[in-house]
Amino acid sequence: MLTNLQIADIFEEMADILEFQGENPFRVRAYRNGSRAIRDLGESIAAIAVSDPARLVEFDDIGKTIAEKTVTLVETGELPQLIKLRKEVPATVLAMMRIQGLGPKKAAVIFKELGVATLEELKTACEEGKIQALKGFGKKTEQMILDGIPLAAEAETRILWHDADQTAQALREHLETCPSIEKLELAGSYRRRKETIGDLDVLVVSSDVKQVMDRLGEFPGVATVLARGETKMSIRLDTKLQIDLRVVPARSFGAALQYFTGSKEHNVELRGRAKQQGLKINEYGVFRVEDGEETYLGGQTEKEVYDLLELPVFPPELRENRREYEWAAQGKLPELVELDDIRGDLHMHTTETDGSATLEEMVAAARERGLKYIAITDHSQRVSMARGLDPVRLRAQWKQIDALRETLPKSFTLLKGIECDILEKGGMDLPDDVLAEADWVLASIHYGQKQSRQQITERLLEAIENPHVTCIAHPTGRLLNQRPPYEVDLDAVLLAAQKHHTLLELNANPRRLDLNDTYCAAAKAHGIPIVVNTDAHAVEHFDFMRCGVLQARRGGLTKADVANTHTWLQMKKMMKK
DNA sequence: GCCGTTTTCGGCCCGACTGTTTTCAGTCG
Repeated sequence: MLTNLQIADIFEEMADILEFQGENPFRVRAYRNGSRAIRDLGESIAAIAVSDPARLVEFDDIGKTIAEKTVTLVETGELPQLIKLRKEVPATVLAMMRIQGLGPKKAAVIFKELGVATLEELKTACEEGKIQALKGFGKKTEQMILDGIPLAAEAETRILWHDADQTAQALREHLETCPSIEKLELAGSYRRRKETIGDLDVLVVSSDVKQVMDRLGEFPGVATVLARGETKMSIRLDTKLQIDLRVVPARSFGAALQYFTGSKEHNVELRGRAKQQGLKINEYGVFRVEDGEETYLGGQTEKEVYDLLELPVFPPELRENRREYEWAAQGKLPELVELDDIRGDLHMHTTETDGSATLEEMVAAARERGLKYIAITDHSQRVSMARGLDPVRLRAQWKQIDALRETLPKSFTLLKGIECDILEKGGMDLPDDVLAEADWVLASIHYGQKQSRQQITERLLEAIENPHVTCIAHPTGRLLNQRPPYEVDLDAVLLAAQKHHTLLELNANPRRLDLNDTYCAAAKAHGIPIVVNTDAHAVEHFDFMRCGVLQARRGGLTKADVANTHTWLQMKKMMKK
């Protein structure tokens, strides 16, 4: 069965090829929108295509054509039209469009006029001066292409939000020394707290544009200045991260902040609504349009912009044009969970396995950070590389915990836990009688991640049904930029977790953030509480909680939806008996 | 290709910057 991701990628590829071929841009966009709708769906589109294909067109951005193609894809595993398109435009040609400044039109000219079909051939063509000879091209374009090839050749890796955050903080401090800056804000996917970031968008109100741009040019690690105009400047850092600066008038700051925070899809929807009301929104403000005359209505703050559209100020994390407009219309915009709401952390390691801090150090660090309860969850024996615990060592650790508990105030709860592996052949890595003694049992898959969808799903279902397993840790196993999620029937996992009152983890490690935002939303829809855990292997890792909470917010989770915002006593009532 | 309290046809967000141009197309966000 094809996953949503696989199907979404196929429609994305269709869009890429059609765009390259100069198709109607709205048709291209329709494919992209359809792809996105499928990618963001919290349930299996393939399953729907099999059981109830008529339901497909009920989803936004999926019409008759994409629904039919989805059914064909699920039934036959292929799409005749795509096979034909792939012959016309090989994937290596599409790779050329990853070069900054080279879009479908120019790429098509290069392919048609010179027969250049790979990045390697493109490099040669540039070096031989063949590109600048093409009509509409010149010396500078050729150089830009040549410069852009190495970056495009790298597999597309976006920077982790957590890493971008370091740069963002440094950039803010660097620019804030500029005396002419009155306001400064970081927008874009960084502000929306996406798990990975393509570039940083900086927005500034300043009386001296030149001073701000000069200052940006002095930011440590600047590799190249990509563009510099009257109000806009782009640079690229040695780390490959691109930074876009916009300088706007004060009365436009809110409009610009709204505009550059995006997402693009959220803004397209907003602009469409404005238009229906005879308004126009751009980065300079909200305007009334009458007889070709534009009157400025507002835009100093984001609130002014949304107020004029009679919409709430959406938290940036929700601005993805998923459900937020629908929620706003119903007056049911969720009050998103906040870092301060978190009371406990139920996934962490010590020096007993692969952690770098002792039990005592972890407890002290947790208390310093104001946590009210934690569970020590070292690895089980199967994880030999981390010196996982067998029953004897585990019980010895629990004895230590008993002793340590004597020294702790009543207001702090130290729980006996374990991160128990789900074995390759199925079943848990520790016997039931051992698990029964624990306060908290995480079950997780570390081995056999390449097994079939059916095998992995069965392993997870068995763990969920196990009466001693309280929570499934990092449920999809992905590592951002490194390893895709394992093949798993998440619909089945959600249904089983709902039925057996097994909780699901949102692992806050910035490389994991697993569950992702859409699955968090799906879990919420099933009434399954999410536990946000840091999986700390060192005391500093407790700070990952912030990343986990931001991801939970993107999933639309409220305080009530996150289990470890409750007291440990309250939480126990959410767990299986 | 998708969609509908203007519409089942005719729209589909909007502007900055660059390079190659003699007035604008392409690209990007």
